[in-house]
Amino acid sequence: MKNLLQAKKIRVTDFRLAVLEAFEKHENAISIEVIEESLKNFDRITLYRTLKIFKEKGIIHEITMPGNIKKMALCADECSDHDHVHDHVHFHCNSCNETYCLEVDTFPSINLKGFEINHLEIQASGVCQTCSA
Amino acid sequence: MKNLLQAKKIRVTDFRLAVLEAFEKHENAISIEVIEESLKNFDRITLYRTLKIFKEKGIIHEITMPGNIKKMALCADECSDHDHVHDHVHFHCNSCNETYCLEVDTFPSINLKGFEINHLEIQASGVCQTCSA
DNA sequence: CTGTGTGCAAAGGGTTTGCAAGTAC
DNA sequence: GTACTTGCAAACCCTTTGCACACAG
Repeated sequence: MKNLLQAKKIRVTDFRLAVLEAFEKHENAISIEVIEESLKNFDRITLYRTLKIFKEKGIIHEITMPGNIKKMALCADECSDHDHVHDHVHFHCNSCNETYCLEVDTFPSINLKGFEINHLEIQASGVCQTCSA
Repeated sequence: MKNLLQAKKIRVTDFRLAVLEAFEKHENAISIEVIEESLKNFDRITLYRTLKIFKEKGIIHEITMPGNIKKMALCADECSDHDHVHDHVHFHCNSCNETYCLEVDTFPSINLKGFEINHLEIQASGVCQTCSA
């Protein structure tokens, strides 16, 4: 985890390590509330600032699902500053409220005549693997 | 416009007609600020309530693009209460900040093993037809 | 006339800003 | 030592709620 911060050229602090730990503890995307639960004696303002920096540095990415549901997840390695690359689908389960980042073999391509697509994001919702089993 | 409100079984008022007019004046999705500009002597609270009702009645739908950009657009005819059907792509132009609702001939389908997809939303961003010309 | 919509005031919640003290490097 | 980070307080903005009056049907 230290390496990740150093690679992104930001200082290594206890607080940042704790936030990173929260992300690595969970396999799926998590909400701010979940992060807060895993921190003890945290300061909410510092948390906001930390998350902002993480987003800017390409450490995490934010997912906004319909209904104003906000989650965050660790970026894949390819993400660099302000250049998030996500060839995956965001899936929100309406039953357990988990949000998954799913890798897709064949990422669908869309052709919009005259429109130059730089970024494509797919958000799906329904019932997840675990809940439908 | 009156018909639309009557069809959705909500009362016809000057305020609601004025809000509807704002939507019909613009071809693309619009933000709250744009609606406010087209209203004179408006009350922001009433506007929020009106938009909330419009959303619930399937008159408009809200689009949240990455970066917390919120826009709204008129629904297609198929939309009914709480059952929005949108076989279109939302495209945000980073140059002019317009958000388009684009109909697509072949809406891509995704198969996520074990995941039951009820709702699919595609958000693209880049440079629009007008700006790239 | 009855129930719904409107406008004002106030409250609520999440997020950002300013600044002094603390800490990484 | 210097520049960045943290923590606290306060401010800020968007949005919601409560209530009295106005209005559509």
